[in-house]
Amino acid sequence: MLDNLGSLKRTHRSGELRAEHTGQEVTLMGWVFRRRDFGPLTFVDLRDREGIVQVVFDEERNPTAHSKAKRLRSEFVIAVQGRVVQRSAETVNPNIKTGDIEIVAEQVSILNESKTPPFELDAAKPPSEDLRLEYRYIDLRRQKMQDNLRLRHRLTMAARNYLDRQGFFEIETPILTKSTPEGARDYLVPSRLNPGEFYALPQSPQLFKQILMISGYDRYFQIARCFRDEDLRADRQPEFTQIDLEMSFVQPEDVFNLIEPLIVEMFAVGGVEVKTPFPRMDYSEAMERFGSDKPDTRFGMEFVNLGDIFTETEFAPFAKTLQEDGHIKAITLEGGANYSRKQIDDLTAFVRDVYKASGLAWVRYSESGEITSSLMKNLGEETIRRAAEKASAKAGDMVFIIAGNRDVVAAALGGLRLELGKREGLVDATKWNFLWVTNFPMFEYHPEDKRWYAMHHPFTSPRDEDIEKLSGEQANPGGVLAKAYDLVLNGVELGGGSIRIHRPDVQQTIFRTLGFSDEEARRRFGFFLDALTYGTPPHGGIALGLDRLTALLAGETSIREVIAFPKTARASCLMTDSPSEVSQEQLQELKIKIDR
RNA sequence: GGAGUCGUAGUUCAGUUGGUUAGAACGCCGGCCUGUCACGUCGGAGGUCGCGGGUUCGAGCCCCGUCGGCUCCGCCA
Repeated sequence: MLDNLGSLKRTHRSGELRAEHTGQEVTLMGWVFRRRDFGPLTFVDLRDREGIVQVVFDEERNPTAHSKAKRLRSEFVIAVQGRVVQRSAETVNPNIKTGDIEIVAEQVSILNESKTPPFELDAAKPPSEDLRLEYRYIDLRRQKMQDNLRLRHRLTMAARNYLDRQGFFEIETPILTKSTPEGARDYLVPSRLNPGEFYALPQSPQLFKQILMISGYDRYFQIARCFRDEDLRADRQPEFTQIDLEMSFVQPEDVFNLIEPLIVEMFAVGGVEVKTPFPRMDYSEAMERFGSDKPDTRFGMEFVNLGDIFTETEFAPFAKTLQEDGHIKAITLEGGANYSRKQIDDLTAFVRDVYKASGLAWVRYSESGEITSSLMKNLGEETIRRAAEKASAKAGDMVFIIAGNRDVVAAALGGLRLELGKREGLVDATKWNFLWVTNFPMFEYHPEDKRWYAMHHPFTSPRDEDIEKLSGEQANPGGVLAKAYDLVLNGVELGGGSIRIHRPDVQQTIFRTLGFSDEEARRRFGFFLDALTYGTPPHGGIALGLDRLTALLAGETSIREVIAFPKTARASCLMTDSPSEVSQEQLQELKIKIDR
């Protein structure tokens, strides 16, 4: 029934054939995409990676091949030998690249059959995602997925070529490595040879790349798989890929100057022209104006601080907020005065349920110049009018106000801003707004543990002028800024990095600030502290999220669309059915008992 | 850990206030067709309404639970 490949050699890919190939004898191999049967005449669209071409089976010209073609069904794998012929003018198909020509089949070999696929590859609407993930091998045959993975390959190659030209060495670092509690949860791997001990999969190659700098490699990069055992999102997978790099003897400016042309080259691959230099913004300013450390600057609606308007207020919630060092901030929706009570209620529920805001106040500045507000009774018209004025509200606008502690106001008003931007179509989808967010705080305080945590990671260098704030009587970790930076695109964190600590004494101070005893620091990071003492150059680097970058250029909203074999929101693989239970023998060998 | 949302032929979906035999398109199978290209045309097969329980004379529809996909909050140094 089936034919052997034998000595058949493919001469071309289907999608590459053009008018210039007319008259050539070709051998093509691929999948049956569609079949159109007219009795004595049968057309087959043959598909391979490069596209489709029409193959003609004609009973008169070649009865053997024609009768064999009757057996063909969707996704059969075939080899076709035939001649490339020009199509007549009436039969040219302008919708496909190979539409000027067709293949007159002389021989066809059926290399393999296929069951009827669980979904159609050319359906207008792709099937549900769980079905796609279960049959990923078929899903990956779809044009869109092939385009996405091709784009990803070309982006990766662009990065490799660029970094090679800039003198970077691509060096691999271990996947089985040491757990470093701090940061994300580690994926653990039990060691059979050392029962009861575990490797961890790397959250990033952080310490290895720093050690490569200590070892004098000067410029390192890696297309690095990273693992974090945290909950998933549309833009977060348990394993993901970073373009990870590190360089010696640099300041943040040098990193920016390296990355901006890299981005230009990668986005050129994606057909997007990017202008440099990228704007910069301090973290504090980003939080002040947008309530986010990754602001989407494609539209306005920036925060306005109304705290000073309400300093004298007797309205208890506001007075209390200000007394407790909280924030009262507003955003103005142009043309929003027509928002109905129902719409406002929905938004109120949104900020309350999602971001735990205590409420959403509003001031409506109607087209006729009349001002109404949910706060009118509490604050009086005079104060409301001043608030509206400060928020730059004009006739026809609506002002939304949120009061509360700083984090909640930032998150809720920032979330509301993005939601309104989306609902009102304020986002210009043709814009590619890059932004360097700089001068992050070094630490953030976690009241529940009563200790400081590194905002970036514990190896990030504080600014030189802030080092003295770390110790002594006047110690003020909260006021220390870091030489850390994020690259943001359209409100998406594309990457982040920092200048690292290269002095052992500074590193020790940071560990102390984080509440590690010297002994504990040694236990966790002793190898690294030792390495630092053997001539460590000043160094720094950055890592870019390849999945996110590719998704943005592919026009996808989920990174699953640019990953060949992604996991579901519950971190399982529907194709392989992992994770799964293992045998008792395997567990015994590892000396592991399951306690459930 | 929490919230929302979806789950009906192979696929994408419709299914009224709870009421007779659960529909459509595409796909699939068979016939016809010599220029189609999302071929056309005639005919046919195909359903555990995710799963379990409950309410009811009667459940795809209502209630409870559960499983799974997706989205978000927390989490993600």
